[in-house]
Parts: sequence; C-alpha cells; structure tokens
Amino acid sequence: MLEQSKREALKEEICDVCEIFNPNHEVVELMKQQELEDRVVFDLAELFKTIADPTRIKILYALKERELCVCDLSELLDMSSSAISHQLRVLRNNKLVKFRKEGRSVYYSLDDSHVLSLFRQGLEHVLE
Amino acid sequence: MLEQSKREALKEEICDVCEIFNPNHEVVELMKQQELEDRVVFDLAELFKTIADPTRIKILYALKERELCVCDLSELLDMSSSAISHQLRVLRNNKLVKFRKEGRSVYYSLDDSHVLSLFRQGLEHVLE
DNA sequence: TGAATATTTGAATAATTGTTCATATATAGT
DNA sequence: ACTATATATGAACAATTATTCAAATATTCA
Repeated sequence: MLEQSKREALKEEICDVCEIFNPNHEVVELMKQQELEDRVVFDLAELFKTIADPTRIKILYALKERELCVCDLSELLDMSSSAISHQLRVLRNNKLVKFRKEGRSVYYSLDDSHVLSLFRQGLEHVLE
Repeated sequence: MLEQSKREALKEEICDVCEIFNPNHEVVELMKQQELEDRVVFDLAELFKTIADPTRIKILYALKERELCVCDLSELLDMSSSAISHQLRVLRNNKLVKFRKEGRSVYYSLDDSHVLSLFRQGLEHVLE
C-alpha cells in the first residue's frame, strides 16, 4: 500500500498526468490495478467478434421478432443453408441464439436480450 | 401492393409462420422489405469489428477517463509502441478516438460517447 | 547541425475466418 | 426399406488481420 503523502502526490499527477510527467510510470502502475481482467477483455472481444459479421447481423436482425428455421434464413439472406448453418453455429456457441427442433426443421430464436441493445447503440454511432 | 384479403392471410401466416407453412415464401418476401440496408449492416459490422480486439478494447478502456499518449499506452499494455500505433490508426479510421499533438507526443482520447455504452451492454452479457 | 526520443508506416509472417463443396445425419412420407 | 428434404459438418481456399521488424518522420534540446 502507498503511504498517505505518496498518495497525495499521485493524485496531483493524475489530474495532469500528460502535461507534467510523461511517460508517467507511477500513474500507469496505478491504472494497471484497475485494468479489466484479461478473461473479461477476451470474452468481450469474442462477443463483439460474433456480431461483427454482416451475415450474422442480418440473421440476428431477422430473428428480432420471430423464430425462423434455417431454410427461411437461407431464402431471406439468399445464401446456401450450409453457409447459414455454419454461422448459426457461431451464434449458438456464443449463446446469442437458441434452437428448437420440430420434424426436419430447426427453429432458431434470439437467446439474449442485450444483442438488440447493442445494435441500437451501434446504429446510433453508425447513423451519425 | 397486396390486396386486403391477401394481407389478412399474410397476417395469419406471420403469427404462426414456422408451424403452418414452412418455408414461407410470402413472409420471407415481406421481411425482405424491412431488411436493414446493406450499407448500414456493413457499417455496423465495421464498428463491431473495431471493438472486437482485446488490444483495442484495452486501449479504449484506458482512455475512459483521461487522454494518454502512445508511450503511456505502450507501457500500460506492455506492448511495442509500433503495435499500439497500428491499433490506434484502426481506432482513428473508425472515428472512435481523436488525437492532439504536443511536442513529440501524440495524445489520444475517446471520440465517441457510444463506445462506453457498448462496453457496458457487452459486459452485461459477458458477466452473466 | 547532430543526437535523442516519440510516433508512424510498409512489408512480411502467422493465425483466423467466411464461404463453398462434398458428404453425413436425421426425419417424414410412401 | 427407399426417397426426398432439412440441417450439420469437415476440409479446402481465399481473404483479412495482429504483431514484429526495419526504416522513415518529426520534434526537442544541446
């Protein structure tokens, strides 16, 4: 732990780190302690990677209001059902969609309430 | 445009599309009309791609409260300043950070209010 | 001007990824 | 059991990407 006097000094530096001392090793050390854990950063990156593909965005957007089977999606996006199926696996692995089987068909639907919020936020940035 | 009777029939199908007729060409056609524009989907994918990398996530998170120069980030993330600079360019190109020069140093800061909201939403999903 | 430092850039490399193609599995109807 | 249909899967290929390395720019200070 830092002593009282040392902490006071650091506080000063934080307020004006870039202009006074730079590079400022002590502040950087302090920041390291409040870093996001590597595991969380990794998972966050995985999540964003999952929704960072046009095909998967279209799939998720299509499932916004109703469940759809692979061949619906295949027709809607005008892509092979193989390609769709591969992408659905990615979405499944990342827990963004769930599925239910009925006869020969497999119906997919959204499995996450946050995805649509992410889209909404993303759209605000994009449409600016 | 669809006739009244046809529209009524479609409505029925929409409510229960997957169980009654499948694949349902008419509903799919209807959905195609409310698709996101390709351009928007592409831009959205680009945005998510930009924040889908652990290094870039750490950079953005580090800039959450204060501007930092390349060598601060380099030390904080324990990476070469070349690597950091490459990633900062990606962030710049996608309008997520802005910069200001002062002497030999270049100070980067967040250029988007939505990024932190995206992180917050993303974290809610990840930490579940 | 010359040396030191901060940042950027281009080329190279290894790793990851989206789609296609061929094939496998599973279910329904005959 | 056989056929048709829906979906899943593995291998292959091209395209993209993150980092490293070497070199270029730009700025400060002596």
